[in-house]
Order: sequence, then structure tokens, then C-alpha cells
Amino acid sequence: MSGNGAELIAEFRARELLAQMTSGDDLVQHLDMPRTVYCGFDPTADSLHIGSLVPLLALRRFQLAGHKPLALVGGATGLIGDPSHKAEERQLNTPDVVAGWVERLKTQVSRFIDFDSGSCAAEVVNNLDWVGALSALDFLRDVGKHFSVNAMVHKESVRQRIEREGSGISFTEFSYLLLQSYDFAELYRRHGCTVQLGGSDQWGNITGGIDLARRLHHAQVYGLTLPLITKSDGSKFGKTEAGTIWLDPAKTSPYAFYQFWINTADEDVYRFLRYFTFLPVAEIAEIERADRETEGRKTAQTILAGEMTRQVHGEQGVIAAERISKALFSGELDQLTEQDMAQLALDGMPATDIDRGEVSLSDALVSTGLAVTPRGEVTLGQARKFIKDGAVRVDGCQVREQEATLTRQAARFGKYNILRRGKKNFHMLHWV
RNA sequence: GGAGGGGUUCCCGAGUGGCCAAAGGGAUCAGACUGUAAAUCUGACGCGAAAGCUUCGGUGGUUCGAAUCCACCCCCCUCCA
Repeated sequence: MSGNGAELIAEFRARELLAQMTSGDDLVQHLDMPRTVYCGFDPTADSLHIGSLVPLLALRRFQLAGHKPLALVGGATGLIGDPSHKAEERQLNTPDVVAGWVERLKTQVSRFIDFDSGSCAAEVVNNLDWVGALSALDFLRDVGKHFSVNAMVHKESVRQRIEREGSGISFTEFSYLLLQSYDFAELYRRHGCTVQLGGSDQWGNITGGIDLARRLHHAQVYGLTLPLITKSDGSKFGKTEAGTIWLDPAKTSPYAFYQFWINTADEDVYRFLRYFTFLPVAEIAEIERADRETEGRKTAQTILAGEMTRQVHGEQGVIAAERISKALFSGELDQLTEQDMAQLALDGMPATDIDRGEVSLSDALVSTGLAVTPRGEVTLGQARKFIKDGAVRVDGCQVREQEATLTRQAARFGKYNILRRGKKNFHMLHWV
């Protein structure tokens, strides 16, 4: 199960997953042998979001090619904060909060890599294990001595902050580079890790580690960065009006996750299939070709949504997401049985409990949060506007009466109503 | 230090005493069309059902009335030294 470096790198190129790599040919040859590869994930929240997917999947791609992946969870670096591409100094999180997040990330990261495949079985490591034990003096003498402040000041990530009036950068964040560099050197020492993956914003941190590994251990190690995911319309990838798309099903339901992908623009969808799925590039090209001849709805978005939801939420997640999507968008709401309705709520459809006998439609739009203004506020006035515009449907029927009232008696099965605002915003009312 | 230009609603950008909640464009949301698309067209776009209330860097002032005039302050830009 010895890898073939050229093949693996060609695969990355074909998927446009290669932003930069150090010493090109050397790295390709290096990857002819099974190696140990690492990528770090800092706990900046209680869950990873969709932006971490590309590096996470890259680790898996390396593993499938016969290399051993190490997923590093930044229990130490998460306490400091990476200044890269951050406009302002971060708020420090308390150690126990970060420790909690580390545990969550460990679990999340684990579903993407295989821990049971012999010599290339994955491992999760935590840099707090080695950084936590390091004394300040040892750190300054053994690590700090190898870094030139003159050079650091010129790094893009730092320079932006230094030149920026009124914000600046603390010594704490300034030191981040040293910590991440030390991680690489230490993973080389402990695990023989010789390759680091990361987003393209990590280039500076990765090359820092390469230098340090050479100075500390006379080791030749390598780095490879993945591109920043862009959208054809220029907006930021991974956000919707509802906010960040998280990997944690409690924060972004499998349904919402599925919907995120199904709404991918035609101009982006084939690229995303290459970035995010394990479908062979040739197969993706075939999908694209077939879609070109298709009238109407392309198949690519459905495939992408299915693949991604399966990867992140498993087969059950796909089934649930497809079930809700089908029910809501086919317009056949009246086909749903009471069990189906109960299931929709369990499957993660947004729902609000009503404990009164009746509510006015406009109040319901407010309490469900459907009546959001373009600026993001939830107001009664907006609820009225939506009703007037004909944007509101109750159980599939448009309601334009300003004074409309929903009652428990009229609810489906005496329990449920499905509110719809606009084309794709649904919310369940649950009469309790 | 000297000279000049500027800070307007989410963004860009008009507006120099009442007709300004403030032109126009973008973004956003909704409707039509469609594929839960794109493009296009239409509508909305500070809060409020309304009366009205809160906005034009900040604070005071002039005035019946100010985003618009005056004073001071804060911030940005350009040129000169």
C-alpha cells in the first residue's frame, strides 16, 4: 500500500486543490513512500464549520493514498489565537472553554479519517500535550531563538495588523507563529511527521515550521496548502443568511446542511464536486456533460448535497434531509401523515411550540423568526409586509389576509402547521 | 508645522436652510418567470397599523424650522515643509 506521490499530487491538481507546495519535485518523490501527514484545527468555537472541510478531506485523501494522517486539535494554539487574516485582536477564551471545544472537535474530526487501517491508521493529537509542559524559559531559549523578529514583522499576516491604525497586534498573537512552528517540529520528533497541510492562509505558519524542524532536528519536512474556496458571485463561501454552516448537527441540522449544498450555483457546483467529494474527476466531468444537455434542474446539486450530507451526517442524515426537502418542495404538504410531521420535527426542521389556543398569523411569523427584514431584524411590520406581498403560505396555501388567525382546531392533526415565507423558508408550528 | 479636501441611512454616492427619512446605484428581502437556478421585470428597503418617533462623525449654538449655517472637538485623505 505504498503511495505514489506523482499520482496523489496529480489528483490534487486535477481537483484544483493545490494552492502552493514547498520544494515541488522533492515533495512528490517524498510522497512515493508512506508518510505521516498533519493538519491542525484550532478550537475557536464548539464546532468546526464547513470551511474546515477542505483540509479535513485532504487528510482523508492522503490516507486513502497510503499515508498516515494526524489531526491536530489546537488545545494550546486555540488559547492564543491565530492572527492570520484577522483584522483585529481576538478575545481570549478561557482554558476550560477551549478544553471543552477541543473535546468536541476531536469527535468531529474523527469521522473523516480512519483509525483502523493498520500502518496508516489516523491519530488525533493535541498540541497542549507538548506546549503545556513547556516552560516559558525553555520556549524562549529553544524555540524563540530560531525566529527573527525582523522576518516575522514582514510576514503578511503580521504586517497587516501592524500597519493598521488603531488595532495593532499583541505579543500573544505575534507568538502564534512560533507555537504552530513548534508543533510541526514536535510532530516530526514524536511521530516522524514530514508533511503539513493547511489552507492557503497557513502558508506562513507552515514554512515557519519547516524552518524550525530543520534548525532543531536537521529534518527536511514539507508543506502543502489548499486553496481558499471562492464563489462565482464573489460572496463568502460557507455563510447563508441564517449564518455559518456548522458541521455539528445540533447547530446546523442535516436538513439545513443539505439545503446549503443544493442551493449551490451552477457556476460553482462542478468545482465543488471536485473540491469536496471523492467522486472521480472523470465521473464529475461526465455529470457536467450530461447536465449540459438537461433541460431544467441540474443533477449536480442533488449529487453534491447527497454526498456532502452523507460524509458529514451519515446515511440517516441524508435520508432525513431528503425526506424533508421532498415534502416541503414538492408542494404536497397535505400528503404528509401525522407520523411524517412528527418525524420532520425530529429530523431537524425548525419548529416553534405554541401553547395557546390561537395566534394571529403575523404574531406567528414574528415568533418563528420568519418575519426578518432585509437588515436582519424581526418585526411585526415585516410580517405584515410579507403577508401583503403574498409571500406567506400556511400548509401550502397562500394567505393574504392581514388579520388571519391560526387556531389549534384548524391545525393539521390538531398539532401542526407548516409556515412558509418566500420560496424556501419553512417553519413548523407545533401546538402543545 | 503649513495649505486644502472630506466624514450622509448595510456599502458606494447625491444633497448647502423648509417640498429630506434624505436622489441614484449596489447589496438584501419579496412577487412574476424558472430548476428551491442564472438573467430579466415589479415591489419593498430606519422603527411604528397610525399619530408619531429616531437618523446624516461628536457636542453645543443660531433659527419658527438644520444633513444643510456658526463654534469647538474627533477621525480620514491629498499637497507642501
